[in-house]
Amino acid sequence: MFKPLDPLLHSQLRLAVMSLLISVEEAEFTFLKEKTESTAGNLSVQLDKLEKAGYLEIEKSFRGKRPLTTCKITKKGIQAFEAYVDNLKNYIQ
Amino acid sequence: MFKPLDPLLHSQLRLAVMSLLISVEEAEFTFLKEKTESTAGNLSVQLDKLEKAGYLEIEKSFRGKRPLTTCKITKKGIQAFEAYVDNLKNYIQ
DNA sequence: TAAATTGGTTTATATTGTAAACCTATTTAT
DNA sequence: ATAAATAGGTTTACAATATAAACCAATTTA
Repeated sequence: MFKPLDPLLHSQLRLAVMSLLISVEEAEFTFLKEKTESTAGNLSVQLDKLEKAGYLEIEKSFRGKRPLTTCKITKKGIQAFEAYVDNLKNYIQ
Repeated sequence: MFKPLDPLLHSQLRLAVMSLLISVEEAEFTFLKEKTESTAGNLSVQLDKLEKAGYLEIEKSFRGKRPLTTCKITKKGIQAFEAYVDNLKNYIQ
């Protein structure tokens, strides 16, 4: 009936990040920050967790002279997101 | 875009409880415990929070000689649940 | 050359979730 | 009659989590 909800995804900010990345495939740190209206610190921590879980890949580079952090959802991340949504439906329907 | 998710509802156990109460209107502690597969301690704490938020009413009585705790969702609880689900849809669609 | 801005990370703290321990009473077994 | 198990919870201690504040290094602007 109520299957457990992946704790990594059952978090407002991380879920928003995954939701964005599902649709855009790849996004910059600043883009995610704006869209989610989060603080940089909070976002940084949550991105780390998602990366450590293998739900996304984080690439650090430079754009001109500025650091640039780019995030991309992984196959595992997509699957986890879909499973989470499926399970969640049992709670909200 | 991503509206904040009511933290009181964005919790696996509390959401499961509300989900159950939405459909059955009224339920006993032990019923909720079984359906959610939670421990009594955890359930007790979470019910308290939902009651303090005015999302449900808790009535304590006796069935025969045994204590009986009955929970009923309130109008406010229903509204909060519906708002939560609406907001959540922005994250998972 | 000082101050502000960009693009973040680290860390300290407050909040939360959860299980373990506990409590009171009742029922069952010996 | 008494001990042990069960019912129906509550309280509390601890671990995990989320978040903002503080920080850092470099760049740009005044």
